[in-house]
Amino acid sequence: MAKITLKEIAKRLHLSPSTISKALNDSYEISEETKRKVREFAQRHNYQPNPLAKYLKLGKTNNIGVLLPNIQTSFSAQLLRYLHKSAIHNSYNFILMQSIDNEKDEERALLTLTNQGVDGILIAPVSETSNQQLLSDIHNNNCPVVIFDRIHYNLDTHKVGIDNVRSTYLATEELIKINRKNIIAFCGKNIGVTQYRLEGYRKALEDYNIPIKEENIIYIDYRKSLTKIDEGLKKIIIRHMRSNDPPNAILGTTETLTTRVLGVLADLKIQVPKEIAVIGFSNIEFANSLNPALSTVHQPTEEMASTALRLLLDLINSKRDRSQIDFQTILLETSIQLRKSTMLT
Amino acid sequence: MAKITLKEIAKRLHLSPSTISKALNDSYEISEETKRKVREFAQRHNYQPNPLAKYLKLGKTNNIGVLLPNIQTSFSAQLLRYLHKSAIHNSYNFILMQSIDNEKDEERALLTLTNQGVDGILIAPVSETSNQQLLSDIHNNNCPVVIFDRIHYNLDTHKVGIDNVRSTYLATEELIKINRKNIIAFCGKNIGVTQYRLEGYRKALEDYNIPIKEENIIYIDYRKSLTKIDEGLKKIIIRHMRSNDPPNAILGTTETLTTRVLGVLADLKIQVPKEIAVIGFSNIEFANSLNPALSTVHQPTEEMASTALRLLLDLINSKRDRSQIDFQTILLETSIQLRKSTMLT
DNA sequence: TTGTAGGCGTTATCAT
DNA sequence: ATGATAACGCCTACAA
Repeated sequence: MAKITLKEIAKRLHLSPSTISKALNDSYEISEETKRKVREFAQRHNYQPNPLAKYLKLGKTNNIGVLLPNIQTSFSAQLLRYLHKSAIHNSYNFILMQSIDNEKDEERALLTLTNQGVDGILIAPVSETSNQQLLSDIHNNNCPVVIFDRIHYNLDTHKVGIDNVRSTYLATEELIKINRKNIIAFCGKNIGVTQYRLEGYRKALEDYNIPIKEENIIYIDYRKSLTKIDEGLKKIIIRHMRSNDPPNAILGTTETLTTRVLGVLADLKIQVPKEIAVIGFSNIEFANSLNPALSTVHQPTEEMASTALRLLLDLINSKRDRSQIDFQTILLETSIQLRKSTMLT
Repeated sequence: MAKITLKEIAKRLHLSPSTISKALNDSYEISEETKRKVREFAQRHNYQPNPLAKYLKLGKTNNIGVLLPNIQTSFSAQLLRYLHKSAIHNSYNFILMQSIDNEKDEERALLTLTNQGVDGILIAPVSETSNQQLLSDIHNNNCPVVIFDRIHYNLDTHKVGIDNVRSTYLATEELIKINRKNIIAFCGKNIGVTQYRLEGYRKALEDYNIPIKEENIIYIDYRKSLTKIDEGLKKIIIRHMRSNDPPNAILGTTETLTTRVLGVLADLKIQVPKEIAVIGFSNIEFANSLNPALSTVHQPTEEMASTALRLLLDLINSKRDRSQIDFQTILLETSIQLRKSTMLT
């Protein structure tokens, strides 16, 4: 806070800067007497070391960069919260960036981060191939990168996420168990994980000998305008409900789609779960407030955050040649939380 | 990214560091020829100036600190999103901190931020009196502070928020209009804005000559454990419904309370709005997915973010003595969005 | 047009 | 136990 510097203290105390530095850093070389005096003076004058100078000297910033596509979901908010908690706990700060699901913004954010000086980067990439060269350059130079959430990405480093195939497999299975076999799958467009989540859906249907209707797999690109998503969903649902083989269940592969679809169904007065059962990815805390209480695939955000951060700090503090490290991909377990939207009683 | 420094370039090009520096900063002193050569070399080697060194020299970091009590609500997420957008747009990065509605964490966060070197701080304080001395010290030294959202705080600086009294007045009025006059008000505990929001509630009742029942004003402290909030709400609602003058409406003065209460009502099979109408603060994007579609008091997050940031940057870049500035408190308009939860057809 | 020197606030190394 | 010096990487008078 205060403007006083180490040098200034030295002058006022008739000591040298190095003595002050050592005293404040509790060096064994300095007498208790002097330490006391220095500390007392520093405190009284509210001395705060200049972090830039310190980090310049030390060659690190104690900042890590966190780059998320979008912070508008409960999933992201939780991730952020726990990342923050872990970071602080390890005496790191984080600089938050958003790519808004957009390669150009992602690139800009990455440049800003490196430019700004971060000791490492945690990223959920926009797509499977976005900014590959850049990210690889960054990673292979000074600044280790750990990938989380959207782990299907071609970079040789630690990755922390969930088993997307298995998660949707289990969710789909829940629908099949209640005999809802005509299932619409709503997917985000071009998100790295989409294909894998769909794979689980397909596999489950196959395993239960249910024919896959390609027209039941629907991509919705809501990244640009969240406002139009409701209209889009509405049109599609109406069309399907009017077909001669109307669906009786919906699987949402992203939180946004899963939660939004409920509003559209309510608006269309389509009864859930009576006419259509709904299950999908969502970490929303108040699933019970939804119409109706929503069955969800829930991701372990706290574990994901702490694991990703731990791996990143390992890389930052590791002296070893980056190519010597065998990188791991950690898949955390999701949990299925059944609520009214899939309960037929 | 790359490890190359200005000095290194100088050596390799057989020029002096200052020449390189000037060339890269497009100084008029340097010949075009040299500039071209230097730029080309720098680009090829992916030269990035060390931000710490630069900022040490320049005396600023280009970082601003953002301190929020909690990022788990739509309101905060939106605020964050727009703050980020504005910050980036002004070539500032932001370092995010959370106080988790807790004075101790707030203090720690503030110390970290100043310690880390930020050019200014944007804060929504934990309470009306939390960390007053510290914040005032920070503000009066190098690091200007702007307060937003929770603007009822004793610090002489710019503040940006909403008119809390008026907002709840209008919301309460909506309930009165549909003849729901026995209104429970759910309030967060010790949040700076609570009293003002309650004031609007009280005023509206008075203006319509409705007696105020003190037992209808209920404080819920959910800051420590969000998990128990549902149980808490449940008990209270049951008790009130069983009284001899059961309420017929609920006003939520925080987003969390407003959204959570719907789940509890659904669980208790209390019909909304038939038995109880609900309105309250919430910036949730998918209000239509709630049970039922929720009438909300909506805050202009984008405007709040951009205004607060603008004022902060003004302070950062202002050369004037801090005491010369006449600080403003800006109150933005909220909007009431009526949906099913208050519609009696 | 280019180069030299000093300094930003620290810390580390090496004297004294 | 304390101090002098150099260095981190960059910028900027000022000198050449």
